[in-house]
Amino acid sequence: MQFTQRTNTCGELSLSDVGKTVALNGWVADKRDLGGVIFINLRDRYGVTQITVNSENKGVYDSAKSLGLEYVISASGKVQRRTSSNPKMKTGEIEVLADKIEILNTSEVTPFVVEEEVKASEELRFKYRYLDLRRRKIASNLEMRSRVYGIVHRYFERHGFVEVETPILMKSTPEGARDYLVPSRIHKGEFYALPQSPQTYKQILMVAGLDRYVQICKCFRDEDLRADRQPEFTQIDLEMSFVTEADVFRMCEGVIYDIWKEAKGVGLKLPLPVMSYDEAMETYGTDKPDLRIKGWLKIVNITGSVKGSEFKVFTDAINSGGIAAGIKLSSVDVTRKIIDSLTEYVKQLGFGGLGYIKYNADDTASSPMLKFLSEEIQNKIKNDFNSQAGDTLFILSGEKAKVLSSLGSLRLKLAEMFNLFDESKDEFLWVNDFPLFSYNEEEKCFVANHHAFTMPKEQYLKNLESKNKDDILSIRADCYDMVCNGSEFGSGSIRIHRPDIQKKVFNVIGLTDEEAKQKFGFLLEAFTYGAPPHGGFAFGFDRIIATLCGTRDIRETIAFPKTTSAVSPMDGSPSPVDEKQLKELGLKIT
RNA sequence: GGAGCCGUAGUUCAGUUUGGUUAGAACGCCUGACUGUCACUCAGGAGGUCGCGAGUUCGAGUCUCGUCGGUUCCGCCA
Repeated sequence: MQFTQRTNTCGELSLSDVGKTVALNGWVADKRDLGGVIFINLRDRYGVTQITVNSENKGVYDSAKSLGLEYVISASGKVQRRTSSNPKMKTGEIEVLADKIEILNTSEVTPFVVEEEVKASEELRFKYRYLDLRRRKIASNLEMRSRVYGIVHRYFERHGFVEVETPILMKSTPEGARDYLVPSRIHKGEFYALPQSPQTYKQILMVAGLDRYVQICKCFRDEDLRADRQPEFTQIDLEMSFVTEADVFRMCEGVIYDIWKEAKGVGLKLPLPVMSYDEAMETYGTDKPDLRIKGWLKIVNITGSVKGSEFKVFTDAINSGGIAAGIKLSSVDVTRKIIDSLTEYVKQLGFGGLGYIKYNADDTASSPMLKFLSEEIQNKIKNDFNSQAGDTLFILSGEKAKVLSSLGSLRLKLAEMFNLFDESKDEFLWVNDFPLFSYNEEEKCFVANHHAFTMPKEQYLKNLESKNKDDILSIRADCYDMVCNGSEFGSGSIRIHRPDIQKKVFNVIGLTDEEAKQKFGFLLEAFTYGAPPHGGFAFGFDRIIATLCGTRDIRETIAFPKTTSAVSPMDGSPSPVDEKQLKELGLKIT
């Protein structure tokens, strides 16, 4: 098809182009018909330029008149200075006076108007994603994503990494997340799984001596979704041989540094701070603390100070092995209404109520629980928090883990209520020394927290053989997360490369030799042929991009996202298949 | 699997509290007028399975139950 091809994009013409004859190709974003003159905003990926059509040119005028929104046109003419410029537009000082308009394609009336401040719901935007993507905002998210691919590739190439593609069709392992399964036609009744991560492959690449592996890869997990969780997502997956945790930290923060520097123009301070899991839990009530929150708002354990008080709620909790702890909110006038809503909130978390102490300007304190607390205890509490007039303490008591995590939630809630986030910068940190195991109360067994190949810290190796539950739970691992703004950016670990340790770990999680062999036999066998010490990491790529784009919703950074029920609104997957296809696969729907 | 919120014109919403005439608004769409707009303006018009299904009622967008979809959170996500 012949048409006048563009000489320029819709985002680049300026006063210096005045007088030139140009051609633009793009979509009709807006049309303002004033009778004798028609203004068209022509849009492409690069911007918007105003096309002006004068009634003196009858042919051009008539085609301009017939244009609808989202028609694809080619407009040619002379660039001229506008009589009144539009400071809101990058190209607002010029316009193209059209002497030719070719309609390259028409458009049906769109289900929603393509405009930057889009009004349509997410569902509709995802169904007609190709219209949504015409918006600069979403397109620039994809451009950001593309730019970061490049930064990542360049960084790891510079550091001698080998990018290896690992299989998408792999062996299903029942550990971890639920697998997406793919039936085998040739081997009826057998299935591949889509990778939850290339974990086993990258470890085997270390056995192979590849030494430094990286891959930007798709991963698949058949679990329930969230705003920051899609059934398929992208990781920056890496693994290194002959390394310690510190080596992995340096390599991983290096790529984050480059990304922030090149994509955002922000220089991060390295090395990133490191916080142990225990400190994170005890101070922030979460393993992914958001350090952007201004003010103190840290958790303080006051169990020691209130021990022996007459307040039954505290003593009951402490006597049954629990704790009392709280957080301090400063410089906020905490009203009755606020306390009521916070109380309602902690009740949803399973607490009977929320304790609070308000410190007044006249150096008195108000709280319904003061009458149960001696002056000495009151002073101790005040001291624990270093409380001043204007501060309010919120206190919970009960089982330790529950109190801490609930105070962690409360901390976020308060920060949100009172706008305490410092949005001016991103706050990174490493969280390390995670517990190797946790205890599954339902199944009455230990489970590996990260995965079964995570190396216990050296000083805990002897605990692996203990029969005591607390000894097992106390084991800390060379396992770490990178956290940014309260969101887990990625996680990794140093892996077990010695069969004797591996065997003990399998023992703890109740995996017999036989079962281990069946599930991970190929990996364990590989390890018998000289596995080097190795460790690695995997970044959640979508979350990195979301943070760079200033959103928490990773759907905004994915070209064709799925809904929370794992449906793709645009192509309508998943969908039924032909009986014939099922038959070939030897499958029957029940 | 559990809980909350939402579902009304092509779109975004109001109307649901307290059931009652012909279900409204804005944007978009169609027709017409208009030579400097950029949220153009002005005049006129079309457009509805109130998500779906039962039930209560003389009468349901409105109340009840169920169901489907979207979304947020918990569980889940080594």
